Amino acid sequence: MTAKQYQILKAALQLFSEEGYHATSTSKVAKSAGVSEGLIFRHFKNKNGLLDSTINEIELRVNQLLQPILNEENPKKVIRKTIELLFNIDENDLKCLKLQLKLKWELDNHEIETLESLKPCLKKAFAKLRYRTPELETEYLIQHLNGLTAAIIKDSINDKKTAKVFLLRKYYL
Amino acid sequence: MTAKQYQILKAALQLFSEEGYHATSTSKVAKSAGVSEGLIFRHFKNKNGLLDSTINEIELRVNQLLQPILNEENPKKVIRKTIELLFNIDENDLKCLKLQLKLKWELDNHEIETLESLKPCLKKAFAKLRYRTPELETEYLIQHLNGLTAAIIKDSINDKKTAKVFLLRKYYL
DNA sequence: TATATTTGTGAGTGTTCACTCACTTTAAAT
DNA sequence: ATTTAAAGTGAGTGAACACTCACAAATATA
Repeated sequence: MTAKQYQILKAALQLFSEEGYHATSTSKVAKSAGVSEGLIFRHFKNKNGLLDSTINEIELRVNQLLQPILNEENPKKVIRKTIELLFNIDENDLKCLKLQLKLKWELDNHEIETLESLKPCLKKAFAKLRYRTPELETEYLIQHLNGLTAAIIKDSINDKKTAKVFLLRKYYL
Repeated sequence: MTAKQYQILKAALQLFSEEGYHATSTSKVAKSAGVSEGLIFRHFKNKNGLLDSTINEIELRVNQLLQPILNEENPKKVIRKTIELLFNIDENDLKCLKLQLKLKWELDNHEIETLESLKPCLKKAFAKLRYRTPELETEYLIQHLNGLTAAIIKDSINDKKTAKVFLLRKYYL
């Protein structure tokens, strides 16, 4: 990947996550990336190709974000790390989650499921902890975390520390 | 409101909730509503005016949906009705919730908060039931219901009955 | 160094967009 | 019945859109 190619991808990620896909024109992306508009089409074929590359990019980053949880064996720590992930997330990663959510709703792309890959891991953790229905418990937690993600993105949580402790207490952590 | 005005609003609601706001052109709305494109601008001034009217329309419908909960005095029934609402919702109302969610993310309109008006009601209910922190408990439940709403909209819940019972059990219902 | 390939440009292209306007039709008021 | 006003039409407008292409610059290969 050339430098300009990366600049385009970075600009697209930024603009798509701020304004949305359809509201972002290729000329805006080019201007923001400091390249000619034609270059976008040379490298990414068309606007949808740019979108695909952007989605791949954020998927990579989100997978990296989840890796420490997937590698965790201790079931309590799996749940703790999962919950704390969202409260400790940095600005750049949050931008990725925001873009995933925006695209999911703007494009009705329900394949994009940020926390989907955690499910087997959480199910195993709940099973180890002798929860009666690990499957349901996992779905329940993921549902909640999806709601929590939205709340964190729109910055509607007054006291994050208290919210985190409250949530951890629900799982005796 | 004339008949054609209502047709336009209905078509806009349908198309916006299917394709999103920016992906829906005014000519598409006109065609779908069976009117001339100019009529949209006579009645709603511009595309954004049509959007505003659409938002008002679904807000009205959603408020009607929540009314039975707001009128409920029994705290256990408040929580039960809140949870059951989402599982028993009909197709048209679900379309409204979907549009609210889509607009919230596509337009970064974080004022749109479907379940916001339930908060005082839920807080009172949790207080009556002697929950230690009714405020936090309310935020927690709303967060979860937001995640649940998304799951129901994208039809990702295999067994709704089981999911409902599971969720009700969390509140000893 | 000479040649071939890739990277990059910017002026264009046809199409679609939101929106206007002169006009006709319908309905209400006098 | 006549006037007035509102509802409705459809052709037209400039701007913005995604995308192309002939060409230039930079880089890799010989």
